Amino acid sequence: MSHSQLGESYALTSVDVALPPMERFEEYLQAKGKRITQPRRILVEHVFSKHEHFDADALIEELAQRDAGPKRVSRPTVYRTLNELVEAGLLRKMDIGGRAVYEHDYGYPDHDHLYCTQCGKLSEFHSEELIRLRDAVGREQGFRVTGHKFIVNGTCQECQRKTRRQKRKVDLI
Amino acid sequence: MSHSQLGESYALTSVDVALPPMERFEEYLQAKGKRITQPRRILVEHVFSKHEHFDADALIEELAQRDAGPKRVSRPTVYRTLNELVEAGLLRKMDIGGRAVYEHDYGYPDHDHLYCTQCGKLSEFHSEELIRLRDAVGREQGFRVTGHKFIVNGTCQECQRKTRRQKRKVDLI
DNA sequence: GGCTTGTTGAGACTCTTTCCCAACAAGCAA
DNA sequence: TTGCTTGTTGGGAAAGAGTCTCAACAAGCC
Repeated sequence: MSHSQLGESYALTSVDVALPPMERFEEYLQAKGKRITQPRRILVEHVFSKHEHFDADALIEELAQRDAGPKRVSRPTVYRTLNELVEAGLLRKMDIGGRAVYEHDYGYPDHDHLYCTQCGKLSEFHSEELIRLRDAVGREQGFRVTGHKFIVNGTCQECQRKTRRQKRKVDLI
Repeated sequence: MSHSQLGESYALTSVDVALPPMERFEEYLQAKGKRITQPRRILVEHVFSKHEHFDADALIEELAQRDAGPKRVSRPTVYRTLNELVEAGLLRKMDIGGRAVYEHDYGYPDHDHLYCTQCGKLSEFHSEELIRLRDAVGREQGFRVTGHKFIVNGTCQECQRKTRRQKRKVDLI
């Protein structure tokens, strides 16, 4: 397996990390007395070869397409491995409209999301102020904060333009 | 049906609203050309008789217990009506760990949640600053904000105490 | 190379939510 | 009030996401 390939493509958008994802995962598996198997390798390599958000179903589909023959990974294994990757801190899981969506966590800067309710696109932003606010609220309420989920709903720029165009057409009638 | 009874119990924790929930819902139904039926009345009355968070299953259960005979409401109707109540702006729906949870929206002040990952308890807080921050982020990104979901995860005070007790016991061994 | 034991994959299963459709009941009109 | 039209209900089946079971398999150790 080529670590360097994975490492390099990953480095494009990553903050500094000591190890490429697969090696990081191997550490985790070793620490837990779990085995480094072929399916786990295939899945991690695939997941970290690109940066989009994805869900389990899409992943199952893609793995089926890409490696139709011997390298396919079964559905239970996809779900199992995704959970392990979340446990290991390599992926982050969130649910958007009752559906589980995953994204890179390891080596990727902390951020929150803007969710366009029209086209479903997720975009990202980061705010230190939000973290400060969150921790302040926790302190006030005697709550030990370990994390948060913040999703801003609305309409993205592109969909706003579309809607305006639509509206203009209607106005002409 | 007694509006005043519903209205009074509701007023205890509400901000000012023009109408009790059932009347507000009737307006919505009328506007949509929908009918004011017995099941819808029973459900709304039950849901707005208390202020806790709840899920569809608990509601089905409670309605079955409370009105075993003719006044029970079927499962499909519970789901259908919950969706209508969300549409009408009377309830807010959120998913916590992939599970749909509902809470009062109409006449209830805006707030966000602290979620204890140990006992599952939800508590509430409000922050104007968060709203400002949210809108500022939206403006920056050319995103038209319509709402948000903010859940702070962690451990509530009670569970922190429990964990400490547990820990002390272990230390004694 | 052999052996132990964690892992995989097929398929069944669970859980939540929705769909289908025949029986029913709002609400309007006469 | 009665009758009629049409939206609504409830039972059961079905869909969709995710998990469980278990026999066959393959890491990793000796």
